[in-house]
Amino acid sequence: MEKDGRSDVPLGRRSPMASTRVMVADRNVITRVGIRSILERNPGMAVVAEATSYEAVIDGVDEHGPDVLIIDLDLGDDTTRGLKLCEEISERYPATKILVLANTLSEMIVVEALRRGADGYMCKEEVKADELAKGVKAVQEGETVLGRGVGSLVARGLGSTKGSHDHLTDRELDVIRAVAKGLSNKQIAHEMFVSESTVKFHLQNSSKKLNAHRRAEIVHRATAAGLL
Amino acid sequence: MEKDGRSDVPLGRRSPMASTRVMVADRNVITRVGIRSILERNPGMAVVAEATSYEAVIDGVDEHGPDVLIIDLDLGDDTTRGLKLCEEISERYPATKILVLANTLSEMIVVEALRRGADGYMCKEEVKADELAKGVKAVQEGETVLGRGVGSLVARGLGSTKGSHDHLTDRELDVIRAVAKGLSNKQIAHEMFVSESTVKFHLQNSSKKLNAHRRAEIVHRATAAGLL
DNA sequence: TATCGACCTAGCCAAATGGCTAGGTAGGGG
DNA sequence: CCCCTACCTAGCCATTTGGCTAGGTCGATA
Repeated sequence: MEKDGRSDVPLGRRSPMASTRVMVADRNVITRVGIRSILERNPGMAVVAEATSYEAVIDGVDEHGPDVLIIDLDLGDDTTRGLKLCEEISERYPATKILVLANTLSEMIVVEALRRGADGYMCKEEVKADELAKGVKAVQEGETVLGRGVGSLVARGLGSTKGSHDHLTDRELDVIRAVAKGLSNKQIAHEMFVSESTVKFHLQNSSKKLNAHRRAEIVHRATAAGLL
Repeated sequence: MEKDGRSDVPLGRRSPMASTRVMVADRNVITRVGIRSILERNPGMAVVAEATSYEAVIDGVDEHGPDVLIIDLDLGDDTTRGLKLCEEISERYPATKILVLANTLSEMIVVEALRRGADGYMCKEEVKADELAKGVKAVQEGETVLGRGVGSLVARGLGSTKGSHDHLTDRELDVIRAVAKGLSNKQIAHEMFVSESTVKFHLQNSSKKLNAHRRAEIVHRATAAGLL
């Protein structure tokens, strides 16, 4: 069951003439069922597809052409793929609006998602039942929806121009992960087959990108941003 | 709506003769609705109460006397309160079984919850729909249920006796939070009105309890354990 | 009363870190 | 071809840290 990442629940044509056809992408069953129940309290709104993996999202959108895709960017172990997915969907299927429904609120992720074609961003923890349905309808109608707390976050984010393009490179992430494990620069250098200087170099760059000044803060911010 | 932390959805006596009366405590609407939908696919199983705050859990259990309480320990900004709640419920209402449904998998939290009277522990991300219902039924019948991945975690945890009683004190958590913000010991000392020595003292203790050797690792582990 | 846990303080020293400047290579895109 | 990015390396120096030993108070609990 769910071996290919597609949902086992038979659906699709349950409400073929629904005015708002929604697809839900989230690897958490409870969340998927919850969203479905909440949305289907509204007449004319129906969940026509589900997905639990990055691959399945594309397939589902392609097959069902939903009006709105509700997606948790964290569908695997690499949030970056979720961002890329936003870009791809919004380009290839402009008719499908994207509403990101995240677990955590990270300024970086929010602005990145919005830049890459997301039409809305809400936080699971904060959203209330009616807000979710309203949000879906709003993005369908072309509005950009920012859930509770998200708006202020973006406002702060737009102030600092440099806060936006702080993409950590692969190498930097490697180093940060090692730091999180409690390794010293020397140990990291050994583990990565580079010199200690290089490790310090990557950390210095990471510091600037994350606007942190201590390795503990780097780890904290990277974690909060869902990069770890 | 929900201003006192109690759910706005009228329920309670909807299925008075249900053989499994469940209460759900989670501050996430989507999750609450999802659990309800999943469980109520099973005849004889009904969600008779919901709660979104620590206070409301006690009230709800007292008022409805559910057979099973499904609870996310993180109902506020202090997971420790969730643990205390487990203890209190299991002592004062032994007829109500407790099934913890956590977001994250932390060895420390799992063993603590189990020690304090929880009858089961599952992880939202991992659980499948049928497993949830089965788990509820199992704990109701007196079994101890450990969801996917949880079992192995506990097994590892039982090996190291010292790993169990590593409760971080309030002060230690304060210091760790400050460290996560990137402050130096000196700055933390100033902020907390204590000497730098004291800060180092708390960090040394935290290190031992979390089995970490670097402040970055302390932050990481504390975060992973949901203590931050 | 004795004992314990949480809290606070001091000092020592080797090691690690942060912040900097100043270089190098290889690959991709304009 | 040049420029830009990611990557790699070196050295310097003040500061911070990790790890230790050795004290102290206070309140709760046995």
